[in-house]
Amino acid sequence: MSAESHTDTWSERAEATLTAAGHRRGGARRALLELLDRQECALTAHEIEEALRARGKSRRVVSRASVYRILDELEQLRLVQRVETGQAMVRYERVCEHADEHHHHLVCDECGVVMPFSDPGLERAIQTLSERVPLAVSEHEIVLHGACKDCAA
Amino acid sequence: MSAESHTDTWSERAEATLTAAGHRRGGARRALLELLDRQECALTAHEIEEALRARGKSRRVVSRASVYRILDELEQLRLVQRVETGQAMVRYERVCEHADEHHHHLVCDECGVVMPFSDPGLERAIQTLSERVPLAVSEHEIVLHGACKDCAA
DNA sequence: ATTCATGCAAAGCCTTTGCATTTGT
DNA sequence: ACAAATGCAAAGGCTTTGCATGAAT
Repeated sequence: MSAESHTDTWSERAEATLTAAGHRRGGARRALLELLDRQECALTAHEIEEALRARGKSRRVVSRASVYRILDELEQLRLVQRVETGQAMVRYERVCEHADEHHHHLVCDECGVVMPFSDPGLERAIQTLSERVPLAVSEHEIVLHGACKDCAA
Repeated sequence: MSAESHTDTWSERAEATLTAAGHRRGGARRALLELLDRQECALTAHEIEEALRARGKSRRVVSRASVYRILDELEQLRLVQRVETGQAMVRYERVCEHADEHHHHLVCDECGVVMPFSDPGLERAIQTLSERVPLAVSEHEIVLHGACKDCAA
C-alpha cells in the first residue's frame, strides 16, 4: 500500500481541511461526509436526508438545516460542488482532487436519472478554450440532456 | 431581400409555432417575445419583469404569473431554454435555429455577470461525445465559472 | 359565444435563518 | 467554561396555481 496522499479518502481530506479551517468535529457532519464519500454522483439535499435517515436507524438522524449548513461549509472550502441539472433541486457532490476522477453529467429529461460521464477530449477542449475567454476560469460544468436508454425505448 | 425562412426573426418564428400549436395571441406574450428577441443572453424572470416594466411606461405591464406561464409554454415548444448559472434564479433565453448562433455561458462568481461565448471546437467535441454516451442527447449546456476582467483586477 | 390569455393574490416548495440546546476542545 | 455544531421551527424568496376577468377567434 502506498503512503501517497492521494490514497486518502475524500472524507479524510475533508476532515483535515475542516480542522485546518478551525472547525470542530460533529456527528452530523461526519455522517454527511461518510455518505458523500460513498457516492458516485451528485445528490439533492432531500436525497441526502433520506439516505442518512435510512442509515440512521440506530444512529442519529441529521436535520435538514444541518444538511444545508454543512453542504454550504463544504462548498466554500471547495470540498463539495453544486451541480445544476435543470431539475428544480440543486445537487451536490464531492470535489475530487485528481483530474481523472473529474466528471460531468447526463440527465434524462424523462425520468430524471442523473449519470456521470467523463471525456478527455472534452476536457482538453475546455482547457484550450479557457485561455481564450474573457474570464479567469476556475470551474466548468457540462450537462447533457436527453433520453436515457430505458426512456428512449 | 431573401424569402428564406431563416431571415425571419425568432419572435416571428415563435408566433408561428405558437399559432400552429393552437395558441391565441395575447398582449403579454407579444411583449415578452419582443423582449426576448432583443436579448443577446439569458435573463431571469425578475429581469424580464423589470425590462417589461421599463418599456411599459405607456404600454401594459406584464404580470409575474404571465411571465412564468409564457416562459413555460415557450420552453415546452423549444422556443426558449433555461440556463442555470448557479445563481439562485433560473435564466431564460431564446433558442436559436442555427448552429452558428448557438452559445454557452461565462459566469463571474464575484459580480454575477453572465456573458455568452461560443466555440466550434467545443461543439465538435460535444457532438462526437454525444454518440458515445448512454443517452439520446437532445441538448447540452456548458457553464464556465470564474472571475471576469473587472473582478480579477 | 366560446375558449384561451392574463392579472391578482394565495399557496407551494426548496432553502435559509434565529434561537435554544448539545457537543467538542 | 467557551465556542462551535446541531435541531427545531419559523421565515424567506422564487415559482406555481386558483379563480375571476378580459381578450381573441
